[in-house]
This record gives sequence, C-alpha cells and structure tokens, in this order.
Amino acid sequence: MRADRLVSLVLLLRQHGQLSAVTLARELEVSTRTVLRDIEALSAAGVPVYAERGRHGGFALLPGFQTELTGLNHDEALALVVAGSRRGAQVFGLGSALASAMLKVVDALPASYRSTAAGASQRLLIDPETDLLSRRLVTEESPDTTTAEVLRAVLAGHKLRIHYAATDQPAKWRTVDPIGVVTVREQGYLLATRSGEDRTYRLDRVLAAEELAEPAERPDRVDLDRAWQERSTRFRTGGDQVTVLARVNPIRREDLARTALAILAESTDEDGWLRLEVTFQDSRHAEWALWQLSTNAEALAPPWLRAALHTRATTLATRYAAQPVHKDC
DNA sequence: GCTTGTCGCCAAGTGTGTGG
DNA sequence: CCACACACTTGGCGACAAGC
Repeated sequence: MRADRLVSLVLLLRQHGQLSAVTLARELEVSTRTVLRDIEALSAAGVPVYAERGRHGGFALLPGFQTELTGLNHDEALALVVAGSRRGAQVFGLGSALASAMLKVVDALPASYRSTAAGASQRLLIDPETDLLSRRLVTEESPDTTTAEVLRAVLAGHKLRIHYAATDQPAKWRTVDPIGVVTVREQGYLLATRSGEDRTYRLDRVLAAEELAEPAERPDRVDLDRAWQERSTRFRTGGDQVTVLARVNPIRREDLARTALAILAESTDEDGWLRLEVTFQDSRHAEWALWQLSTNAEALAPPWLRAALHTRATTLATRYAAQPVHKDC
C-alpha cells in the first residue's frame, strides 16, 4: 500500500510541479503527517524532492528528474497520448515512436508484470494491418513531412500556411489558426479557424504545409472532443442534403439506416414493407444507397432519383440481354 | 500574522511470524 | 487453527522555524 502511495506521490508532483502537504494528503487520502513521512522516505531513497516553506509553499521535484525517470523523448510522449488508437499513431507518422515507447513502458514494469505483458502480446492482437481478406487496413507509416509540419504548428500554437485541395477544386494556399488534430478511423482532420470562421481540413488533402512564426489565435482552453462533435453535427445538417421517400424490405432496414444521415419518418405498408423518409448527404449519396439495396428497396420520391435508378437498371438489363463482347474471357 | 514545513511523541490499527 | 508478540503504518497533537 505504501509503495503504491509513494509512486502516486511522485507522479502527482511530476504532474503538478509543486503541491503542499495538505493537497497531497487530500489527493492520497491520508493525513499530512503521513505525507511528510512519505516525503522523507522518498528523499532517503534518493528521489530529489525538496520543500518550499511559507505561504504558497509545498513540495516539488528537482527539474530534470522527470525525464531521467521515464527516458521518454518528445515523440514517444506524443505517441502515448495517441496510444488509444494505433491508427492515430500511424496518421501522425508516430508508429515507430509508439513501439519504442511501449517497449520502455513494458521494461519499466516489475518482472512479474513484464512476463504477463509479453504473454498478452502473444495472445491478443488489436487492429492488425490487414483484414481476413488481406485488405490493408492500416496506412503505411509515411515519412509525411506535411503532416509532421501541421502537427508541429498545432503543438507550438503557431499559424499555419497550407496548400489545400478541396473537393472538385484546384488547390489553394491559405493561412489558418490551428486548434487541433482529430483522427477518425484512418482519417486525420485539422480543426482550425480562418479569419475567425471555423474550418475543418482533411489531412490527406493538405498538399503542403508551412509553420509560421506568428502565434495562432486560439482559445486558452479548448474541448477538442466537443469541438469535433459540433463540427460533425454542422456537417451532417448542412450542405446539399436531399430527402428521399422510399419503400424498403424490413430485412434491409438497418443497411439503409447505416448509410443515411437520418431517418425522419417511418411507417409500415400493408404488405409489411417499411415506408421511410430519409436524408442523405447529396444526390449521389442517395442514388448509391438505394442502388445498394437492389430489389429490396424502391425510391418513391423525388422523381429525379427514380429516373436515375431507372437509367442504371435499364443500362444493366440491356448489357446482360446482349451477347458478351469478349467471349473468351 | 498567516501559511506551511519540521520534528518528536504517543496511541491505535494492521500485517506477519512463531509456538502450542 | 488460534493466540500472542512484534514490527510497521498511520493519524493526531503540539511546539517550533521559515517565508510571504
């Protein structure tokens, strides 16, 4: 119990810099007297902890002790931050840093835990590089200097100049104020503001980046998770969305629900099929989603969607009615 | 004067080893 | 298995020193 508390004490001091005995006692759920004895024990064990007396005093570790204790470098520390997702480390080009950081973490474990960790790595595999059909799931760890430059600016809190290619538009240079970087599945996004307006950029569409010396305009405290939720909500409710009325076989309802942005209304017809009012990102998205359901769905409205699906179906029917062009294949 | 660390003392609780 | 002794841990208290 005490050994655990001594470790916790060191970690608290590393995390907060300086803490009073009263605060440490509250955090560790012991008396101040016990904290003082623990400090004494740490000091006797060679931990460079020192006391500042008087008002606003407290205990702190000598500068430098932090890095000596862990041996982690900048990239490794960063890799542990994104370690919740190996994909995150891949997107940031930190896969090798994550691997070496994990080695150090495992190495720091007591011998009994170390064998457990080694055993676990032989029994558990999370997010392999390919799926069962050998399709590659994890992006190559690229020496992506552009992503690295973006990351540098984000961490340094500097403005950033990016050469960005938006969908169906020629690439343009623009200067942005970075807020943070978000990874979703294999995709990285730069959250930023441009002339005070919120902007979200896909990292794979950033063709070049240049960190500027000027500090970025960024709120002191940002809840990145919340910012991402707000932007994704805005994305889902904005743009060229279309609403479709469709009849769907109940067995394919979930397939449609997965691809649609939202289901606005739902009822059941006499024959058991579902009548759904569904919104999609745009017309192409709607056409693709209905086409995927094949004979298990029928678009009732709008007319242009029925026409598009009719064109696809007749083209396909004509093709298969005719003799093959290349008989030898 | 107030806040905070330092030190010593005592008592109670807890864990561990040993003998019957 | 149980009782006992011992060591260790913890909390509380008080007096004092140091810094703001």
